[in-house]
Amino acid sequence: MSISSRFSVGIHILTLIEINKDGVSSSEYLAGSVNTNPAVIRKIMGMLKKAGLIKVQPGIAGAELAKDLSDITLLDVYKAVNVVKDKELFSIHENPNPDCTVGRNIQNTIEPLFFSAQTALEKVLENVTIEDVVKDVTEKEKLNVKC
Amino acid sequence: MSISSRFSVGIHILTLIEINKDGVSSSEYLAGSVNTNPAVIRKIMGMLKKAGLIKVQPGIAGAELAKDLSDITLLDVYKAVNVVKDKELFSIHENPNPDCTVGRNIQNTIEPLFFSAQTALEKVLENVTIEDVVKDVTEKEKLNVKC
DNA sequence: TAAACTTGTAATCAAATTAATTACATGATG
DNA sequence: CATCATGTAATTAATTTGATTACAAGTTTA
Repeated sequence: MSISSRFSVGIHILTLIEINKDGVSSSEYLAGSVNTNPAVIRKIMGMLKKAGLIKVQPGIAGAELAKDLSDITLLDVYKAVNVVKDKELFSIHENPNPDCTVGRNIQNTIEPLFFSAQTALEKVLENVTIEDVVKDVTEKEKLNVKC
Repeated sequence: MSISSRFSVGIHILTLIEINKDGVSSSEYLAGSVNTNPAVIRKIMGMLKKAGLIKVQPGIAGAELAKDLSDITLLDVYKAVNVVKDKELFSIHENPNPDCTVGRNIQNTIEPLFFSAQTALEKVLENVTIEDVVKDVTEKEKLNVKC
């Protein structure tokens, strides 16, 4: 299993909207960079819009960031694209046998453990912003040009 | 998406083997507590065995822990049951457009970020042992009995 | 030794999820 | 009105999961 690439595509979209801020970031344009179908991009754009991260309007070409670069964290994107339900990064087997000590209690024991692992992951995502990503991408770009 | 319940079932199995250490933990017995098919348990037992966490022998009923309770971490189980490939908790979209600044660099920018989030999660799992789980389960059991 | 029981493992199946694709309603604009 | 955009639904193939059945091979015991 793997967390859907909608997440990385979401990051890609926001990053490109910023880097292309003087141009028009239509779904077709973004799809060209991500290398996928424009409808896939529009679907994700809809999620980002719903989460208040971008501004898009039906009929009008192009998306813009709805917040400051440094106010959008990877956690915002992660939650926006809905790759993982709240508290459910890990799934726990259902209906363990209630007639067994372990079966009776295992879910309640495991749940908070899984939750704190999930939270640790989310904290890391919360500490990275799209601004960081944009900077790193442009940084790497400079290095590439030298080669 | 969600991380396979093989993980929580693996924890359940190890915990029950310990709590039932005076009895025989056959795949059928374990399956009865987890509430699933014995073949599912045997498959997971095979993974736990391969990872050196339990001892099982063909033809001989019952599994035993192969290490001390306090030497088995949840991370050991997590890796044993193979729910997530190394470095691949998050998937990154493939073949972004190399003719675009973002497309060219996004993968290399994102990968270490995802990796550190994944590592943070694993660190939490590494700090919890089966001993902790066993203690918590028995603790909760005592509380239940009072009701 | 034969019967009974176990683990190990492969094959099959339905259900769920993903990303890609097609299609089309609706909005905006020259 | 023609053109192009977004929004969204439906369909598809591929992948993964957990359940199930089946059976080979090892062990025990009557």
